[in-house]
Amino acid sequence: MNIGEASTNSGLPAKTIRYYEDIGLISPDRAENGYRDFSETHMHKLAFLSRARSLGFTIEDCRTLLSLYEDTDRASADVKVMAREHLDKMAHKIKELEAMQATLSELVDKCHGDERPDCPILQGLAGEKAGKR
Amino acid sequence: MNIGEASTNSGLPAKTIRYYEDIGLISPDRAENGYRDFSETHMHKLAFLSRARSLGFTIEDCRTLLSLYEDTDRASADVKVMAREHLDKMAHKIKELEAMQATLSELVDKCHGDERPDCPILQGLAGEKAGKR
DNA sequence: ATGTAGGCCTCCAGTCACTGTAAGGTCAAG
DNA sequence: CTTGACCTTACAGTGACTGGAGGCCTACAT
Repeated sequence: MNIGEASTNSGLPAKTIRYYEDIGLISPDRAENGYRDFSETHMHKLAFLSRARSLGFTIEDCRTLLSLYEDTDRASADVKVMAREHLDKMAHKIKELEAMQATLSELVDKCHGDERPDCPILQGLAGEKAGKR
Repeated sequence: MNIGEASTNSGLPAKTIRYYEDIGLISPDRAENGYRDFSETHMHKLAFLSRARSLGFTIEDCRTLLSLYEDTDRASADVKVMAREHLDKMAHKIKELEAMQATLSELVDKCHGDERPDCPILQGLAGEKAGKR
């Protein structure tokens, strides 16, 4: 299977698949004309990578997950630990975003948003009120 | 005021302040020895930038916000529009993260996490269940 | 006067995960 | 035989810094 079809099937851009090969995440065969040739196994890996990335795992996480995926003897506990750590990171990021959101909506609520020049949002950013860090 | 003090007062790393000068966000004076010299006005701008960045505005957003901040005639509506757009983006990102979180915790819950090798998390990533995209 | 410690300077490279672009080879159809 | 779609590599750019090298400048102790 050529890279175009592999791209369509996996949902990953061809560029991304080539990049994954560059960094050693996947090693497709080569046809005589030099084109990459993806087997079913490769397609499974691409699908795996696509899902793991869409869940926010980093490339290095994916490398580890792939090796765990291929090691049929590994303990499921190893995977669970990684997944939990990742969940913690996500929870943390969500909290951060929510805090930003809260601060900014407070400022937005205070702003009348009309033709007049005085603006509580800019005042807030300038430090007259609110503002973390 | 030298960059070290400016860094301490604004909470921004000196490297970051130099970077902001590089990209034209701020233009401190220079002392005779070549050192940057930050006035009160510059310090206000740095504080402004620090807060805007901590609320997740991009550098380009900050550039716009700063110019609005300096234009005492602008309508507050202009600022409010930007802020609202940014809030929308944040809300969107939070939703995305929550969706990832939900999918992954479902998988984590199913995983017994012991010495046995079969792992619902990896199975899920491989596509046997769940998985977006 | 000298040593040394720290702060400051510039410039270049690296981060992460791609994405865009250029310049060219290959293949199937008309 | 040419067109156009598809494939190849290699290099540069993204955002927002961050790290490091190599070299002045300043302050203070000896």
